[in-house]
Amino acid sequence: MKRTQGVTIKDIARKAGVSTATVSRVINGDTKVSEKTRELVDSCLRETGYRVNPIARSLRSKRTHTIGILAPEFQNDFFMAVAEGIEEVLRTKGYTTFIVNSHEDPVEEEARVQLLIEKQVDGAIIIPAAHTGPYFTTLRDRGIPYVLVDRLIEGMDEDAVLTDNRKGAFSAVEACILAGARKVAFIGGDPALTPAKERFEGYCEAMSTYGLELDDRLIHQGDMHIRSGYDATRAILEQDPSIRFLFIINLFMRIGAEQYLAEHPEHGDLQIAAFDFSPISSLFDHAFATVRQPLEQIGTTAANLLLKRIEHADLPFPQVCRLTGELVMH
Amino acid sequence: MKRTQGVTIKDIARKAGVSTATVSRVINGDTKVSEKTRELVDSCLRETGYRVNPIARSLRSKRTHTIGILAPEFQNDFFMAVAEGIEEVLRTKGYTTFIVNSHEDPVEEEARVQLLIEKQVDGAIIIPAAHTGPYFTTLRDRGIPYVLVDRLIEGMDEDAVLTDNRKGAFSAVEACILAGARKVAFIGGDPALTPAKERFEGYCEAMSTYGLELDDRLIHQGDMHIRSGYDATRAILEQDPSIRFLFIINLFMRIGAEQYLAEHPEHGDLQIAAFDFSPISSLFDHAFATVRQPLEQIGTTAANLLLKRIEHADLPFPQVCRLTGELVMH
DNA sequence: TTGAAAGCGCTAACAA
DNA sequence: TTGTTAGCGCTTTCAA
Repeated sequence: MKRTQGVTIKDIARKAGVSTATVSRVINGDTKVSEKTRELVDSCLRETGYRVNPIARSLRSKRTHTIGILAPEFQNDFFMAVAEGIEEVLRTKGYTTFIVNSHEDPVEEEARVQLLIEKQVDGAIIIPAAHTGPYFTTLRDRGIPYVLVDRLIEGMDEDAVLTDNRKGAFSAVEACILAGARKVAFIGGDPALTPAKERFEGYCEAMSTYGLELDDRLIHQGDMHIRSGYDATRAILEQDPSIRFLFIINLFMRIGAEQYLAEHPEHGDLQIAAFDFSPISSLFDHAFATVRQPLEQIGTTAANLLLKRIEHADLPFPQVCRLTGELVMH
Repeated sequence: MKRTQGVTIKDIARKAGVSTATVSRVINGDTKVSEKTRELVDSCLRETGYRVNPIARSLRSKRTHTIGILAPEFQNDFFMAVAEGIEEVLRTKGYTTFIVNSHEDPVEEEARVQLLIEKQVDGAIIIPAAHTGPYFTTLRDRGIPYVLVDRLIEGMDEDAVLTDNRKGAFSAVEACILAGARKVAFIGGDPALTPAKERFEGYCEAMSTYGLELDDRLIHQGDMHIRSGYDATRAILEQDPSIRFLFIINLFMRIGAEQYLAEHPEHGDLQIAAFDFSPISSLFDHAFATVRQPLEQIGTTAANLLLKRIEHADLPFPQVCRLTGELVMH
């Protein structure tokens, strides 16, 4: 079973009685072709069902019309929602996207960056696995533009698109306070990571704006996974069973919190505000408010920004776009 | 900012004082090279940090070492879990995977198949968007092997890997019966789609095995999405409020059911058995049992099967692998 | 064991 | 407006 290249521009050239250069021009919409020749070639193209060979084209032109998306995880609706937004924009602009997985691991991430370089992508959109990533600059060194999403890289000024985390956190915590909270416990994450850091800042800001004190015993740090949400919730409630409001910075830790609460019905009146809207948000027994990030919009914004970089549009550098999330009350 | 190809085999050849053919042989592990030459060339390769240009290689060799995954949706942990399994296997075998999205739409799916052909993938793994897909044969016509996942295509005998849906459904319904159910209501999907059809069969089989009658009024068909689970649950409970057990064939409809039940606390003792395990499965108020599909294993199995086809291993055709799920009790 | 040479299918100077 | 031509970087006969 061997792969056969179908019709080539050579075949078309012969059939139409023109040179391959002319065929190439027609295919690429070059204007310097007479109407007559264009029509002739076009009809041959159609008749034969010609399809360009992008590999040959890329070898010659040094452009692949391919964009790499580097994500830390596939089994994550949030990243995939961003990916869908990206893909939608790029596809309509004639680019193919191709998603690779860093498994939240900087070592793998570096290998994937190499892969993108090898595959000669025209650009990349990266959701960093960590707060550093010195190897990203190898992309720039090769002239491959890229845009960061969700997380910023320490000490590097890069194009980036992310949720306005401070504002989102502020509004969620504010909602708790307006609902009567005097104390709001907090479950956050590693402050080296942009979203965790900024959401904590938003929390602090809301508390201080309303004249409430921060209490270190009610501020816990998890690792964004389910188990740590469970553990932190227990720690908080054992510390102070009178807590009525809890702000959690992502969905997975919130699930952990709900698991703990399901086992401890004595905290039935605890209300949870959290980041990350999902179809199940309203089902949680303790759902109070949820910050819905504009994920698809983050994707489309990142894609459009990248396209501008690829086309060398005259934009100041770097561009950091913060998109506002929506607070959903339950 | 222009893309620069770094070191080429020409450079290496010059540096090592050999021909490009020899360099190519060394790179590709050809045995017909003297130990001495190999070492010489190898050291030049290392010193210069040479990297092959896969585009040039593909143009010549007609192989891309790229596998396409065609999925109906990105924001779906189940498909993505399969994709991770696939990717893991293929990566270690030196293949790059590239995922494209059909958006559950046969028209888009056909376009994506064309894309895979254009990209000259060496093979494809397809989660079909529907129960037909005449265009898949164009892959075979081109000599591109493929493996179906999750859904079979009507009237076509193809390599495929999927959960043993009948057995999974049987065990879930059986668990309900053993827990005392005399009636088990059913929420399924379009029987043209393999999983819906087979899960219904498993349901029927369990009922008849235990001498229970099927009651058409308790058998509803949804579209696999949340809303239809909500609607079907209401219909069933309005029909027969005494129902104590409900079997639902996927997670999303189950979420819909839970939403309905959250609004109708009078059905507090209803127990739900369902397909699709998730971290939130245990959180549902009505969780009774869940069938956990071996998703990663489906991915790895599909990838290995595909690799065998690519290497023209002598396998009977077609291969249909059914992997057994696990019943999780809550 | 090694090298010379011919392309893979396409694009892009440069000429005409 | 069109054609000629020279590759892109690599693999792979074929000969030596």
